[in-house]
Amino acid sequence: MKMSVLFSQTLREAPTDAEMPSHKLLVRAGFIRQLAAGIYTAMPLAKRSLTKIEDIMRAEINAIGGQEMSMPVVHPAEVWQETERWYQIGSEMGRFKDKNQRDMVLAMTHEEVVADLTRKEIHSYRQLPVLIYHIQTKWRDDPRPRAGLIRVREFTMKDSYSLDADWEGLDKQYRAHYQAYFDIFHRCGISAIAVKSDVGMMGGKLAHEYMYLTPYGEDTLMLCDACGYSANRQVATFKKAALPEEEPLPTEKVLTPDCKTIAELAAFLNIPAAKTAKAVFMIADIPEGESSVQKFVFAIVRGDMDLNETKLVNALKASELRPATEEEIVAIGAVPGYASPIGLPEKNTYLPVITIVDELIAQSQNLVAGANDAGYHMLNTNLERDYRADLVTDLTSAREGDGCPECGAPFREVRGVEVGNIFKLGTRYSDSLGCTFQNKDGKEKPVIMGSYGIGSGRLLASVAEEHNDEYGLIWPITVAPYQVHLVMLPSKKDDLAMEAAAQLYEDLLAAGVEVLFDDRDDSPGVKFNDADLIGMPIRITVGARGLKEGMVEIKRRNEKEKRMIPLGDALKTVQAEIDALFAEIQATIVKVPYEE
RNA sequence: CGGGGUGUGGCGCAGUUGGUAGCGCGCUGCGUUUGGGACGCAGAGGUCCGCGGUUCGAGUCCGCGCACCCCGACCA
Repeated sequence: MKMSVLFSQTLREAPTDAEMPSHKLLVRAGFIRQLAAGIYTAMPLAKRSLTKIEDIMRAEINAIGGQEMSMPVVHPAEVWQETERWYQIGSEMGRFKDKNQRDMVLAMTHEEVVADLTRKEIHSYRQLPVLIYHIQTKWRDDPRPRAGLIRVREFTMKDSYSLDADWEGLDKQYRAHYQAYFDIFHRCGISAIAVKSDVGMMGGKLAHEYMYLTPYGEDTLMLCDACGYSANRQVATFKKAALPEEEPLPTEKVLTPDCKTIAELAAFLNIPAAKTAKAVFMIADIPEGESSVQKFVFAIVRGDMDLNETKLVNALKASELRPATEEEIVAIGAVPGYASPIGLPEKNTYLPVITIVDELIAQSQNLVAGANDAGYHMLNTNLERDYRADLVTDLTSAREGDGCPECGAPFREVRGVEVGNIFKLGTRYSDSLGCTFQNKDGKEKPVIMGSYGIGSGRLLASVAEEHNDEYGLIWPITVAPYQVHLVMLPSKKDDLAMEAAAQLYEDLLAAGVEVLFDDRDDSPGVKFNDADLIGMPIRITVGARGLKEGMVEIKRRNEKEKRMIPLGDALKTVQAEIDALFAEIQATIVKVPYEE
């Protein structure tokens, strides 16, 4: 490609609304342009990289038996109603009506379509196992798109779906993806770690997320350096330090003016925050069939702990969860700032109340809790004796330094970007859409499903995030839009540089090398800066100065050293460099032990 | 959905007490340059986010919207 005709322009300055390095550089280098919040155009350079990333994904999924297909972006609402996700998912789902007023859905993912196909196509165990996949547009109307291509509303995803006759089959396909995903990330030039994750809106039994570690990531991960345990904070469990057991003491109501927070309360009473019980009030929508009921949730955690809303949602099986307002707290008969389940009216006219208590509270005695009386707290409260819980479970968030659930060593907290995920769906979708097959004994059995996704744009942004410096992007050879940036330095005196460069360009193309040829009539500074910004892995410079000696310059983007080589050797030197760069990537592809 | 911020030429920005819009980069033409964002001359390009209001007069003041960004909630 000649730069004189490339549909793209570099910018000296990044737009102010870009913050992450990858976002700024992809915009400055002319890879992406924004159309609206979370909606981007991939310009020709980005498109070439995306195609390479997608080809890598194709190769790896084909290698584990995947069959590529293409499923629609627009779905009738019916299939989403059958799985009830039509009701469970809120504003994030794109819905519209067609001209006949039929409800339609913009695909957020394709489990419904796969399940619909499965129930129509799969009848016998002889047709299983199957692995199908496609690379397709998704729409998720994220409440908060941000960070360039990292978190967008419209995106392209490689999603594969495994169909199996039994759980062993699912496990096999799941493990195949587990390794294939590492191979994909490594081939793209980034490392990622797999962590246990929440199943979220996908449902199912077990899930891993692949995290590219960067401080700009928006997920928080808990890692154990001692035993290798790793999990998203949303689901990370940990060893909770129980306080020494005490004999229950009688409750006592005490005056605690201006103690609306745990910190104020602990300071006023001169006790550690761990000796208090913190009540958090939420309003939950809990689906029941095609409708849902709202409940007022009293969540109780120890004063020194943080409520983990993902754990709470999962414990409640809620579709929506939001903080209760002060008015709502008053409406159920509680006193904001001094509320607790103790002394709460049996009945209220607002909403049914559900009390859910962290397991550590059940092991703690004589905690200070609100008295449901403005300005008063209750000393020595004890679960069971003083109030009852509808549910006792793990409700708190792990933090840096908390004990690993496997070995007790302290957690390290890191940030990451989720670049892929794999789910053991089981029969979540088969059951609701009726995907069954006949086994050898002629018995009807549900198809066992798995689903596996990687966003290609997010992966591109992560590669850009990993590989850049103060001058611009530094693409790994495997995803670079072009392998070589051929810089021609023009001269007014003669056309020698242009002629030599044009000939080399033709020779490189003929040899199958991917070349971006800067044939523009610009000054060297402009050209070198653009080359650094766009970031092709190999740069060749053809200028009058070197040509006098019959030489051209070759330089790797990720190294400082430049080499002068004879013009006649340029082609084979470039080919050797390309091979070396591929070999470097190849060396990073390693077997990763499976950890459940 | 809460909190904060920003909307002026393609990009980055300035615009005073309210007086009819400028700068740098980029773009076009001509000329001089050519190994790390060169220089001269001449140009093009703006419904100042939108609507309403105050005023003789609004980029500027007031009101209501909209868009985008950041933090949180949420989410892949």
